Amino acid sequence: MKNSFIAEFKEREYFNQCTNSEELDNLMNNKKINAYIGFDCTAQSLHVGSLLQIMCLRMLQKFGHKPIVLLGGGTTMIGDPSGKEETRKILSTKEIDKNIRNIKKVFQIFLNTKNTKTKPIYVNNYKWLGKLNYIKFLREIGKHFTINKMLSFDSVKLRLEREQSLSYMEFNYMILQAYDFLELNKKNNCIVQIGGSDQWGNIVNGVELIKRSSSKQAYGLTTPLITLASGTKMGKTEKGAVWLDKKLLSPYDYWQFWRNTDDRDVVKFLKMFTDKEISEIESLRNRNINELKILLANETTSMLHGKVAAKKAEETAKKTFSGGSYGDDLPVINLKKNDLGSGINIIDIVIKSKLLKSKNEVRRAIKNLGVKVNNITIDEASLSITINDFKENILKLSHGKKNHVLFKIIN
RNA sequence: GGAGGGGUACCAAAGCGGUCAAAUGGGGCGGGCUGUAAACCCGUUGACUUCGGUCUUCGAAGGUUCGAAUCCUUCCCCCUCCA
Repeated sequence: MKNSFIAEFKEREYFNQCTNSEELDNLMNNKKINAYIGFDCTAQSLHVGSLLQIMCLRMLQKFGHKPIVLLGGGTTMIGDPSGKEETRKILSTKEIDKNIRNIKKVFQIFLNTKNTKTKPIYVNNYKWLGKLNYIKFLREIGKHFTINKMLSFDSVKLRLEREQSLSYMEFNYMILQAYDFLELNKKNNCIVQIGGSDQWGNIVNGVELIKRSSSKQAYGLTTPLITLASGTKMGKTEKGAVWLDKKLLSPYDYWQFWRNTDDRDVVKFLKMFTDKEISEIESLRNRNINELKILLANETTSMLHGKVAAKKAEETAKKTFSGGSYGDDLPVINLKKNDLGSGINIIDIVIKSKLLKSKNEVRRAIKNLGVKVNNITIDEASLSITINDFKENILKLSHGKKNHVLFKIIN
């Protein structure tokens, strides 16, 4: 049985709201369409918070539709007030351009570029937003928006209710996003905009603008905000964002992120973030939960960093967690034999490893039996590390069960 | 513009002249149990230290005092009520 896009969208728990789900479903079953998702370019790369949207783009391709990736070079200069408590800092054009170049790489990994029919189109809305004529814009676009309605949108309403300031600049964001949709509708025949649930208002505005100004039907589709079983937001860990960029987060750490998924979220994540068919996932459901987590980690890591990297991460994890040894995917710090001298204090070497930030933290960690050298717990802060502690020029230093660094002697 | 209330560590919140590096809760980190999960239990949570102490921190700047998060002055910011 051949599934429909919308059906699978729902099955994989991507679905939150749609302006007209049945009509869109029919439409997408009968012809191939173009759909877009806009991405903010405030940060130097994307993190797992955007992964669900990326998966949506992949699914479009899977069903033969064409994804349009909108990189918000123009809108990033304004800042979306949706879900934000305060005005964001304004980035320079130069920073934004740099971010865009880096973010684009993420899509080049995740999206299929070989099939010409579904090959993604990249657009930067600065191209049209940057040269808008104010008077013309107000007359042609502004007339379709009433302040009454704009004030009723959550992004605006919440700010006003809390008496937090909302600048005129940010207030205009929703109009610009609506205009983006109109522009893409005209130039690229784009009829669907997908986004996170917080984008609903912005998306609906676009659909309405298209209807009013060109009497055409367009659709909006949103994905839910992913909440974890633990109640926290997806992708936020204490160590920082889970980046989709190996320069910002190593493949091993990315693998670990997925490996450490809460039991209750595993099946959901398999559906959301892997290419495994739903039926297959259902049949795996009762398998050992840790096997499923490894599967999840392997699938997600392969998708981003490649099969080899995923395999390596798995091997490293296996060795470090059950083998009592180490894998070569752990972070390595090179040491010259001379640096070691007659020995380095354990505290200093932990600081060097960056596992902990201050000497007091190290002392405490040692007191709490949280520091290990070559898997042996250290209970004495005055300990000195010498060349004899290195086995085949390698020393494994650990803080807790999950944080390991290798020191390597080089000449 | 008038009248009050408040700004304390990552967050929330106590303290209101010395015993305060600052109660308590949450979060974080570590340990235990386990499965690299959850729940639970324990420890820890400013920096440096020769472990005796030393230094920096309670919105900002000054002042009073032997001694200030605590009292005074000025300034900045937030909240509530009235106009």
